[in-house]
Amino acid sequence: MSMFNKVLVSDDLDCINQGIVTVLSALNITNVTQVAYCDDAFLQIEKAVLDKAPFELLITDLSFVADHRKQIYPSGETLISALKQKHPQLKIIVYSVEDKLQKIRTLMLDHSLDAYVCKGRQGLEQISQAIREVFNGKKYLSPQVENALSRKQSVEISDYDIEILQLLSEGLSQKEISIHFIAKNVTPSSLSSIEKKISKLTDYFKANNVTHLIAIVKDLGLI
Amino acid sequence: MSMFNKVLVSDDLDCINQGIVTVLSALNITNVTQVAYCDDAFLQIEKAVLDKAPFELLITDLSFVADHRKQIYPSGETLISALKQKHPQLKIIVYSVEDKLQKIRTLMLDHSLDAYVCKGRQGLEQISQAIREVFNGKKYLSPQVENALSRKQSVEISDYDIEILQLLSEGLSQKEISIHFIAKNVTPSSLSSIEKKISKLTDYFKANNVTHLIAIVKDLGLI
DNA sequence: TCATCCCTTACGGATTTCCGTGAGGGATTT
DNA sequence: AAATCCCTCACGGAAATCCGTAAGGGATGA
Repeated sequence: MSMFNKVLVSDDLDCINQGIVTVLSALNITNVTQVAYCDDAFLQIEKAVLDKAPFELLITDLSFVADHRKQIYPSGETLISALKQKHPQLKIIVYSVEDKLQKIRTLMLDHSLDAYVCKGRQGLEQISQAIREVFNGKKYLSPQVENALSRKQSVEISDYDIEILQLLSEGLSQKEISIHFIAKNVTPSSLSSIEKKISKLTDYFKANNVTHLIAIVKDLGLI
Repeated sequence: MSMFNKVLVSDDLDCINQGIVTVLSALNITNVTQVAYCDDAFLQIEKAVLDKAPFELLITDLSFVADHRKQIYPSGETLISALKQKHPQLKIIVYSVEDKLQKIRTLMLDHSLDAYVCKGRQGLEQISQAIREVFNGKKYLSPQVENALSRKQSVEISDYDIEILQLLSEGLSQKEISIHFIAKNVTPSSLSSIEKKISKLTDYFKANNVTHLIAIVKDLGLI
């Protein structure tokens, strides 16, 4: 039975790296490297290419706790973004606790990931399956999020809406948001229009007020 | 060299359980049981006592994601509380991402835990050390939180604060929160006091407004 | 061309939030 | 007993927001 040979595992919790290594072992993959920083992951991948022994698969977390080491890639997402551009042939499996469909959907589509596995009670079995599927050129999603791709996008929420929500969550007043859009030459930008749009959004999400609205969309992983 | 013989590992992420098992292996501890629910942990410990082969050490997480299975002990804390009463001789090591000093301090003191290890980049080495220390009758704290017991915490967010934040995130107005507290006979409950408290909180978290505040504390996982 | 629809914007009043001031009361100190 | 501190609360004006109304303009179609 053929399988990946060279795999890189990247998670800031060494414990989790170790757990994944066990799974790889069970799949007879022994050429495994562990890293705890995205920057290290990038360097390892680059170096392996130069050495003419590139990694075939990267299994990575999304969120990495910052510490004293200054990082170019502070998160799995920034790392993936760089890698998929520079090394499109590298297969990538994301292994994360994040289970917001919207977030996963954007991730999968934006970076054309090969698999997304949720950390959970059956995480290891799913990782194992994901590795086998990806090796066979397929994509894989954990069962609990597998409809992240199928379910049709709530087209009603535009990038413009997201930006307003984002700015609200950053503490800007509606007046400031208006000024911000005027400065960026984005329309609609009047205070009145901003008010209307926010009112539409609170309506749409059945929120009582803006504070509630932000709490809701944060829970949905929209921002 | 003498060491623990029988150990129970309890974390809802199977991956993490697996990582810990590797460490135990390296310490020549092979009689290891894994569980993914606190209720299972409790049952295993009870059963082992009845079988006259009790566990000597429990390594457990604090937070367990709820699923379809109804639980008596929904969190590590509730489990620990029950166990330390019923089986005070059982050694307990908590292994969690939680790194708030105040929280850890309360945990250690309230339940007289034997060790607290933070999940992190050096988590496994620390777990290994914690096991050895605890076996020798000592207590252990991860370096990054070792002053949880000594240094007193400056300002802390009370349950009252959390409830206000929670209610705000649910869309209640300040007036409604006041009414809510009056109904529950919780003081302070006046609109004026609610205003002041919220103002303090936005100050403390350096938020521009309440919307910003909720976005921040949601990011911090406070609510 | 004209009627209609939809989007952007302005405006104004009602409501809510923000923020400073000061009264009252309990606990502690002098 | 008096002074002080701290907490709770009321009040009031300023600021922000909510919400309804309406004007202007571009696109569409009869």
